[in-house]
Amino acid sequence: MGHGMSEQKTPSQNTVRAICALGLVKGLPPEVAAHVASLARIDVLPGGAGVFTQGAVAQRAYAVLVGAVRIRQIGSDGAQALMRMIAPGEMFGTVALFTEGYYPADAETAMPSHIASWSKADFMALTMNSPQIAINIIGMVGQRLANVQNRLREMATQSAEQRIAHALLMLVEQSGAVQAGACEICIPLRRRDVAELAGTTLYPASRLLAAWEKVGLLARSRQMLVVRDANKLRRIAQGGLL
Amino acid sequence: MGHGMSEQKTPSQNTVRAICALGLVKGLPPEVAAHVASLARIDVLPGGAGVFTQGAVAQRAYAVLVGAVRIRQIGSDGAQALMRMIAPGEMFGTVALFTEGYYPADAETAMPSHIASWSKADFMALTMNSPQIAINIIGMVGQRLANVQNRLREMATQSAEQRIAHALLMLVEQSGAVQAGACEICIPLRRRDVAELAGTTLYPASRLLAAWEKVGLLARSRQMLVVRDANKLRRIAQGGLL
DNA sequence: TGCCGGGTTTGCGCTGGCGCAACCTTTCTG
DNA sequence: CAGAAAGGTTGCGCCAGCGCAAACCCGGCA
Repeated sequence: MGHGMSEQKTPSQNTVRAICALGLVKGLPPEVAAHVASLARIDVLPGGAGVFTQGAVAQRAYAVLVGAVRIRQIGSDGAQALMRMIAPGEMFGTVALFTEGYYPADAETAMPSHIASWSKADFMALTMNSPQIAINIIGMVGQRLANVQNRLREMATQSAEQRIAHALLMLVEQSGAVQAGACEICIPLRRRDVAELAGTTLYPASRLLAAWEKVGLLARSRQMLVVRDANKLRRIAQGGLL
Repeated sequence: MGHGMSEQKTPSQNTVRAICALGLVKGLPPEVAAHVASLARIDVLPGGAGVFTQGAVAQRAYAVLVGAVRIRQIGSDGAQALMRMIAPGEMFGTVALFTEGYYPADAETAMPSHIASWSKADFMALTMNSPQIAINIIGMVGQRLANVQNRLREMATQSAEQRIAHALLMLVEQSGAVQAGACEICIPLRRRDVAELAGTTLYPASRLLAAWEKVGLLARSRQMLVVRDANKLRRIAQGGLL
């Protein structure tokens, strides 16, 4: 958005199908879902493109159809934290429409992506007219709240190693493609991303990931991380250095 | 709840007024608010009483009318974290009704309290029938999400000192009674509570709070903390050890 | 009044994990 | 295909802040 290289389309066949699979329209009759899809704008963005900026007035709600988005928050002191990675089928930037009205974080594509979005007016109207949509939104936000609260607790009580393991497991759950016992995380991750997700810094994260690769617990294949032994990872996440 | 010493009432004059002031019914006509109040059950609980337990099936949504409630999460490894303190006028335990259906934390009164609650059936019906209530819920949950995300970032990037300062400022904002330039936090706080709120342990928290009391930044008056110099506290929260 | 128990303070030692700096590898670009 | 830029690795030193344990304070109760 606001990027010279972006392409804009109205919903096509495939994108309509993707939108109808969103949690947002779960439990709704197909014609309503189709209506929701018809209101969406589709942006085709290259990797590294900004979608919205922290502090900007919230004017649209977004969903990733293809690709991935990084949601990064930056504090008044300049310190950054990666709040979440968004995988296809997930929404982002929606909460700000219902609260104070400013996006609380930056959003940028982590790879070439197709992004659906709705104007604030349309989105609020949908919410007002369909209790089911409202409830779906509450469910989505609630899910994220639970997730963030868990991370908060882990942050306070667990070691960096455990938190990194948890972060990877979360990503697998979020966007894991199983293949021959291993799970590929279909989101491009830099060391720095993993570190910030786990609430640590580049150096410890790099060390640990490298060590895990050496042991065969992890592998890299064209920008993506592959978890070769999820159970072992789970054991690390739970028990520490067992 | 499930406690021998609890007393149960149907809404009285005062409690109805308190319920009508809840964020839940913001922007609704008085008769609807009154209807919401009429559906509520009121529990009068002593301090230290359990309201619900982590992992239990979520059957009611709650609000504090008088008193205070501690929301504490305990991890599979036994480590505890204090997710939030609930002050009068705030709701808790509502999200679980819309997600997987289990309370994600323990709730217990931190002092003698009046607790309003609604059955899941009533609460869902209210949400289905009034888009405004649904939107209010989204707003409340969204607010909390933003709050928790901020804490998460602080946790990752700031020192224990800064986090404790932030925790106190949050509590002041949440339940501060101004009196002659100082703010009393009207929630009983043990050292341990402050520590867990800030994501650290008893020892550092005790040291810091004691030091701040020595300097006159804080004071204690009958179980409550009083912030004598909020600006200085704010400076500590921002800049570190300036 | 003296005892008891939960909460709090504090001296001391220790270590997890952070930060720097230098170097290496891969990807992008002209 | 060469050069640049961005990302990743790693040896080393260091310190914030955690944990223990022992003492202390204070309110409730007999």
